Amino acid sequence: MHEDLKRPLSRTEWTIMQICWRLGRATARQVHEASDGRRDYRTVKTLLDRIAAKGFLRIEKLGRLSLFVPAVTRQRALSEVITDFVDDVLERSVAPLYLHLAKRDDLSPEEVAFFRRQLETQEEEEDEP
Amino acid sequence: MHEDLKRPLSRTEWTIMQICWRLGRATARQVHEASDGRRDYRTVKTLLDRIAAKGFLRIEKLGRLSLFVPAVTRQRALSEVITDFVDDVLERSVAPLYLHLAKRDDLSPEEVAFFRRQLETQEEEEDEP
DNA sequence: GCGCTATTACTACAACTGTGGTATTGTGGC
DNA sequence: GCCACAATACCACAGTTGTAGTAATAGCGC
Repeated sequence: MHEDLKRPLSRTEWTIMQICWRLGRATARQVHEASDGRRDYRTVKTLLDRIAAKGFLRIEKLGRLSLFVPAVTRQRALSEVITDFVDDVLERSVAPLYLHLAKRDDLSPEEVAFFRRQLETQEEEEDEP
Repeated sequence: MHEDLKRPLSRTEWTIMQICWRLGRATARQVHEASDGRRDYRTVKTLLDRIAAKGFLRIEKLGRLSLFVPAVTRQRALSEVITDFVDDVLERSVAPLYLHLAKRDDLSPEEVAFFRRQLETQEEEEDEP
């Protein structure tokens, strides 16, 4: 019975999962230490167990110890969550995304210019019947 | 005392809020009718009340009737939720986003080409020390 | 071989979510 | 004037989420 793999991760679970992807294979203690330290160790442990129950982590028993190992690649999980986000929240429209990206100050001038250009083009199209 | 305006909307609340932005000013009945009809009228009503409690809708009393009116522009709300998403889930990296966009079949050839190009460029940069 | 400490297991619990039941009430039609 | 209906208000309830308390266990250090 290989777990859910349908229920998505919550925001908090995502931030923990990000750490797991970085560490690759780690104990709860290690994940806790790699986190921002605002959560109690047991909270992190519970989150790890829930993430595992949702099928994103696999638990490897090493005698006494439990090692948490990603069961899904970050790329695959991201791909899914991005698709959902764009579909549900953005209603498949990329304009708000371009608007956000055009305003970011850590992108190259070409990127910013590109998004600005796209936004202008799309505005024009809206004026037509 | 002007409501919360800090707690974010849940996914379901978002889909209802999208309808409100489209309608502009509507009764619960109208919102329900504009929805996909999979939810009971009272469920929609409850969601509207909760969205209002979170400060995204304002309730205008018209005698007996309640009109739900957006208290926040879609653009502003989207901007915030996109920023949060990119920060928390994508960890400020745009690459996964570009990867998603490069695969969409409803974008112009220029857009797809642009995202592909960006992804290649970024891969090269990663090889450097 | 025993107790201290680290790890794990089981439990709690309040807030939030999704869904809809129940009750009350104002109103337009007859 | 009364009633059926529509709208609103109030309540319920199970599942999820975020956060930990408490209990069991199991090595290690001596």
